[in-house]
Amino acid sequence: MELDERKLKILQAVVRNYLETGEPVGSRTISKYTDLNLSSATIRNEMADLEELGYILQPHTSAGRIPSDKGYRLYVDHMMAEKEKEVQEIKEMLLKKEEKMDQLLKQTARLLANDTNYAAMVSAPMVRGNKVKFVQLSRVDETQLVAVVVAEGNLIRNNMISVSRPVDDETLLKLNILLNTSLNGLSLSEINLGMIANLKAQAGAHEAIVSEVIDAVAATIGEEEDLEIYTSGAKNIFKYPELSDNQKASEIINAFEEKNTLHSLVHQTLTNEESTGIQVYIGDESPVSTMKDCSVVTATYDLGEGMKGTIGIIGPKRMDYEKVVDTMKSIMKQLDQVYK
Amino acid sequence: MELDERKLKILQAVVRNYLETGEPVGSRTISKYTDLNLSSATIRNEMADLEELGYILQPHTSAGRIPSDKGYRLYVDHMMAEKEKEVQEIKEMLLKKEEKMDQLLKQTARLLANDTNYAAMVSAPMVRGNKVKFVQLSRVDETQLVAVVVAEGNLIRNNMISVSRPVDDETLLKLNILLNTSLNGLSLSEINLGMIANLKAQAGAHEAIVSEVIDAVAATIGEEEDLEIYTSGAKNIFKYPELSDNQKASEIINAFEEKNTLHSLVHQTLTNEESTGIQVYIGDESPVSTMKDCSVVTATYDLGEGMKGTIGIIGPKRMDYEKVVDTMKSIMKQLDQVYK
DNA sequence: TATTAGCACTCAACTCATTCGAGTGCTAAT
DNA sequence: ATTAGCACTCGAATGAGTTGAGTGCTAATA
Repeated sequence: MELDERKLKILQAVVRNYLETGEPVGSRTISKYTDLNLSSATIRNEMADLEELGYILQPHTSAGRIPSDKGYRLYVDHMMAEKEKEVQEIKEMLLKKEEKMDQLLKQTARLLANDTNYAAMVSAPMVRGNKVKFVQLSRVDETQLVAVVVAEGNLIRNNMISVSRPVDDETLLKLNILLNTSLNGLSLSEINLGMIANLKAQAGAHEAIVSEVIDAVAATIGEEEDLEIYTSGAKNIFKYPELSDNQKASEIINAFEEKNTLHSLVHQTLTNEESTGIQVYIGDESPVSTMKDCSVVTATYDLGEGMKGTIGIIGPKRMDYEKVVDTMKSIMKQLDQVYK
Repeated sequence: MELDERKLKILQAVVRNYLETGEPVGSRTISKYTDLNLSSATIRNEMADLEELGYILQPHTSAGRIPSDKGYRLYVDHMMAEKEKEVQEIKEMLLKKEEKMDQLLKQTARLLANDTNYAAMVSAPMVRGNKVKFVQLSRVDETQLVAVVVAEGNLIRNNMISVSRPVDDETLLKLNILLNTSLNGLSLSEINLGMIANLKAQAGAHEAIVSEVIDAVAATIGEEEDLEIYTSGAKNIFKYPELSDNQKASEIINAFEEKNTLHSLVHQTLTNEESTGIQVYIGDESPVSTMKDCSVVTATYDLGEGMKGTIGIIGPKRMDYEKVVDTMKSIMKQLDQVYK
């Protein structure tokens, strides 16, 4: 048995209807809802087939049908109409270019959540591959230095360095020159242990203090990315009864608060990137088990200069996929342009 | 009618019992629970009095009694036993002094939440009154400068400054000297508009570029504190049925995600500080209406050098106040010592 | 042969009455 | 002043009955 045109239409109707109402949908409804002009009986026969094929299922014997994960998948892959939708507010919002990156991302998350009525997340861009533009070491007082590193994309990192013995002006100057000439133009990931050893050698091993400082600078530069993630609209999950029983809500909320789960999502998305850049995980397909009752839509944005990040929407399986994908596309377009 | 010794004991028993079970507590229970050796009938009479006095109330005619806000208040103020409790893990945790402040605070929040089974928040310390130790302006490339400001407590702020025309070395040097001599030792809040105007005058008004740079530095220094708040254990509210219906849970979760509400809490706490430093808000007493069905316990920690922050616990009214206050005291002690 | 009308059947959800029991207030006895 | 005892209240749990949306199957129809 194969999926003919009519079965597809019926499946589509089931999905659409279920997305709207959240209730299992019966044969009579479909019979009226579609333009097929078939009686409910015929629809029933077709639906029995669709169930056998695994595209829809019955929550209990005398209920209507709801789409299975497989059914959603088919819908998402082949049956979503392309809609041109205005997301005016987003443009207005993003185009006024919040000066602070974190503000911008937070704002973006809030926007995504408000616009879709699902929970949203936005990861800060990862800067792997970013190149060092500027390094400076300055003395704050007798025993403390501050190291400032500026990378492409105007990413600034700094660190206080405590030294056991004061560093004199001349040494400081030498160090600055050394650091700048050696590190400039290198990407953060290129600065590895060998590099550091090399630097130390150049600085002269007899100066223990220099070694100490270089270690600190290396730590500053190589500092483990802690991948900030901004979330918004967690409360939206309460709008969908199928997610808001205590057990499930608790899990999802927790995932949103302790961000680890979301980290996996981000990594998954970044490594997994497809042509369109938008990925849809339905139920069990999701890379994180906490989300097995949800659908997750993620996408990658690209600020240029190797700075890539992820935005995502988490909602019920009966998510309005078209709207979400639309919104995400629109936001990505805006984000991509922010720093052009 | 006054509260005699016996009424107090009964009230205490009601509160204790309700804290444990979350169920309205009846006269018979009390009669057995306490060492008063009174029959349930007597207890009933006393409870009727207590109800009239407003310390307890009945959810419905034939149910037991639960403490009113007023009852909780009396309990918290006068009847909590001082317990010496070990919070060993906390010591171990905090004493190993996470190098990064934000890691430490996040960890603290997580600890509070885990230890108490309520939702926890920790605000980053506010630095009002903190003094500038060091200011430096460096050139990154032709059109971009980076301003670095270090304040007491080794709080570092920095900002990129784009200039329309390149700044030459000499000007940069002059600016650095000017900035350091004028700003050093001032508290961040002392650097106001007048101060800035003064600086500009000294820099010489004919140099438009200088003015531009000073504005940017001022912005860096005076940068609006955005008061980072770390939260943990939001999921814990699902453990208490009286908070986990959709409506309430949604509100609380939202307050935890969009941090504004918590900001009010922090400000309230910092201005309102009492002798003990620990404040308990029960139900409607809470400064934020979102928390009207909860109890909120807050406290102030002090890292010295004018750096103060807030920790807080949000849970149901039937919160184990003794444990919470204990835990908070312990954590505060640890926090206070971290930077001594 | 594909479609449909019709019918018996299923089952969650709702209603309604009943029971149960924890709790109360009151009164009379101690 | 305390208590035993009793009638009373009322939410919660139970269970029977009803409803209605939905199904599968079969026989009639186009």
